[in-house]
Amino acid sequence: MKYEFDAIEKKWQRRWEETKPYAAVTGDPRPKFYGLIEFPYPSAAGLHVGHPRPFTAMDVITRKKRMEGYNVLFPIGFDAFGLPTENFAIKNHVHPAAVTRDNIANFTRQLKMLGYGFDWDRVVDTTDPQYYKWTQWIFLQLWKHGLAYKATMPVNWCTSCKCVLANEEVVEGVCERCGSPVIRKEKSQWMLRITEYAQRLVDDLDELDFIERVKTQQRNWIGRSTGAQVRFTATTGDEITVFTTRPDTLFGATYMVLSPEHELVRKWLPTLENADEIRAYQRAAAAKSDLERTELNKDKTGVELKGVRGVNPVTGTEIPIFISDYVLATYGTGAIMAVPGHDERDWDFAKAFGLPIVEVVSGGDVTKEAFVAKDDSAVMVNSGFLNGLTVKEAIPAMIAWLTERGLGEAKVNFKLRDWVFSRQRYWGEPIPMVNCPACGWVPLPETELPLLLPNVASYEPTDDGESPISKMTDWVNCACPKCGGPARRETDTMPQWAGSSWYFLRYMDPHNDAALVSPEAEAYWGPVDWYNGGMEHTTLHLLYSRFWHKFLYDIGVVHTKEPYARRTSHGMILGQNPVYVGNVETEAEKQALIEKYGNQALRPAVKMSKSLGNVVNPDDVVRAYGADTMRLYIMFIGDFEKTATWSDEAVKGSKRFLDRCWNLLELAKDEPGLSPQNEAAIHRTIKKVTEDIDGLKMNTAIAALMSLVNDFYARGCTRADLEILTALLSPFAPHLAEEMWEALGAAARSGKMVMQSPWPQYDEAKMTEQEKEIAVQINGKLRGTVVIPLDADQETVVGLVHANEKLARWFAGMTAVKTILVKNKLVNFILKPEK
RNA sequence: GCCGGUGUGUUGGAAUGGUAGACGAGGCGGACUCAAAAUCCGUUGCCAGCGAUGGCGUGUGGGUUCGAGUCCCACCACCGGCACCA
Repeated sequence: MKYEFDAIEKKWQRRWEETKPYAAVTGDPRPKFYGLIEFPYPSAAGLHVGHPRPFTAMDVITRKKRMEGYNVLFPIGFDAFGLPTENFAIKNHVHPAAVTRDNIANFTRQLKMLGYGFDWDRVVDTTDPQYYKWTQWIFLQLWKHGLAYKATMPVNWCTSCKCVLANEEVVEGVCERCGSPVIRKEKSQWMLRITEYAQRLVDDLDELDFIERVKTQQRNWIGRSTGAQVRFTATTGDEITVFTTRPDTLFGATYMVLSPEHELVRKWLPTLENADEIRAYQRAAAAKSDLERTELNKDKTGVELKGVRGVNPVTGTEIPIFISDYVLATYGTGAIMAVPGHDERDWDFAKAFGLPIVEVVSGGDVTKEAFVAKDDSAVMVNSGFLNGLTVKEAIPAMIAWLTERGLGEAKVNFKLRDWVFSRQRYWGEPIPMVNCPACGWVPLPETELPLLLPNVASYEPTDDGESPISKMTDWVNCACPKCGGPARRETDTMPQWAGSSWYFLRYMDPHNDAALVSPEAEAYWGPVDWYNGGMEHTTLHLLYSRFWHKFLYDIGVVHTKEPYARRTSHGMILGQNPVYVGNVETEAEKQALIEKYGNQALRPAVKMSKSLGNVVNPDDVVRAYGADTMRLYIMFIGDFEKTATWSDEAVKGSKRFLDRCWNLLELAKDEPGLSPQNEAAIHRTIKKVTEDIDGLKMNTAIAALMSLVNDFYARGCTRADLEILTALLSPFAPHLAEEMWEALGAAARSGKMVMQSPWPQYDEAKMTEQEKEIAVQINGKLRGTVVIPLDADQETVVGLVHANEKLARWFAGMTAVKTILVKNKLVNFILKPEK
């Protein structure tokens, strides 16, 4: 009987569709388990092989949990708003909603084809008005609590998407999505006060079971620094507040620098001697892209403000004030005190402009380079009342001194900035706000939600930076909800990250019309027990959704401070590199490849891309080998957390293994009970597979199953042996396992499918054979092995070693000065020549 | 520059301080076959040797230990994130 994967997979998928064994039951007395994967963006290209890795892993985990008696929630949905769909719609002259519908249908087909145990009755779609009604509702709550505001400020503007971007969406100066340059543009934008939550977003990480690199990356991004705010005065009488992490070095502050955009510069400008020069510098700085301002511009530039000076509050000395683009308008107060002796950037600037450099911390040579004390036990000099103190002592001493005199105070600053929340595009959630000439910004009443996206003739973004909806005058013009007068709707839409910031809550209660989630459902299912997703979302989706969740906690919608109890992450699947230099023989061919493709030619594996033609389509793999092989291979491919390279050859190994499992049906003996020769191996395998799935080590779990099958071939097996194997295999290859379970008669006997049956249990006492082969070392070097009875004592082991001819000869003319026995593992003899 | 990670056969990768290379892929040999595919059995780190066997082996150099891929110190290479954040 051949393993007909195609027929078997279709048969069980139909059966699951009919009987819905995956349904999650809210309020069920069993313990709950909520396993979550990042819902996909339904692109026109369909599922690529990157998706099945995290999806299959969580499917394996939740299938096992179900067999262990948990009430499992394993949902799926679609994060369907976004630019690619909109661009596709523009290009092909179809409505984005129609594009979305088709793409979701295709994704659904593919996900079902792979046999995932999703609860299909809980599907969410962020573009469904019944869904985005609640996204808009959350926005209104943020507004009510003062966490949403509209402000005009320099924002990141993608020149190709013609749209603003959040800081999180700018990667190395270019647009995260399309790679086009990002420039600064002054625009009025909706903002969310994520900075209000910065402290909690950092602190609460400590309690979470997130992989460490996620925590560090978020901490880095939020960028907390502790220091002081210090008020300097200007000769004009104005106050200049600066932030510093090194208040101890205040005596060494020999000049000040303001960012070119600083408001005091604007105020002073008319009175300054070199106003034209300053304006020119401001214009030049404004025109620079982020990339130019950082990467390409390490040389310090700036202009002194002639006609105004600052006063160092601790020395009383007048010091010059500069503007320079190395001081960022958006961090701290946009102004710094410069201590060239102990800050590299200030040192560079002081050198370039011939400014005095004063040493205030001893231990370096400030004439050669800035001395940035690495340990805080360095001693203060040239610093009045701080002289003789260590840096560690001087910091609080200076803060106390400043506080007493009202000149400053301790202050914590964050790199994190408020979240730019509007986008000048069509395919997103409308922001439910109305601008009234009389009342200002007025929120839409909750009863009018959802505010539907209007149908427009053209989705093209406009060059003037307005959303396509702005041309829909009969939608835009409306009555003010407050005074009834003529008003205009907000025409920008929300960013893609809006819908995904709370979707995991909607899964708990997806059809609720009255609330985004009922308190009962939320209390039962929250928080997510295990969330697996990509590292690329660490400072985007993962951070945003933690922020929204904390807000929902504050207003009593959810009962936990954090949305996710555990977070893991998978590595990317790379494709074989068709232009790798290792693929060709001659030096000339290698050179040609390097010339044509550059560094890319030096890597054996690269990101899959259409242009290289190395994209693997899951449809093709399933057609050729079946879904179970695809699932098994993607789990076996390597360490889950690391990148892995797809290999068409290696897939065959997984198929071969499933064939071998199937063929055991005919070889298994119809004898009752586990076979004695396999019992220990079976118990060991149960333990290994159980623990490895929990530890996300799917590759070694599968290796253990392969070993067991090899044992069955070598030593024979019974149908009872095979039932255990089938149960252990079922999370990985569910279709094949159901078919085997049925063929073994287990389904008829219990009236249950394997996925509804209990997970096999192991017995530690039955895990070892009565005999063990142990290593024998002489002076730490392996010289042979010897078979011993289980738990044999040293005397017995030594006896057996001496009885072994090959080993015994090492002892000739030697005395054992020491013998180390590691029970059931190894014995090591330390030998010395006899005297 | 800062933070995090990774270096193991031809190859993907395994190894609570205790027989390095499990389990796959590929290679080689054999059985079955008219033949091929599939399947099954055996073999496969490197060097020397007909062989038993011996020597060498986890990026480099030291150290701790009876024993180190694993722990400590100092390097090197690569990957990822952040980066003029005061």
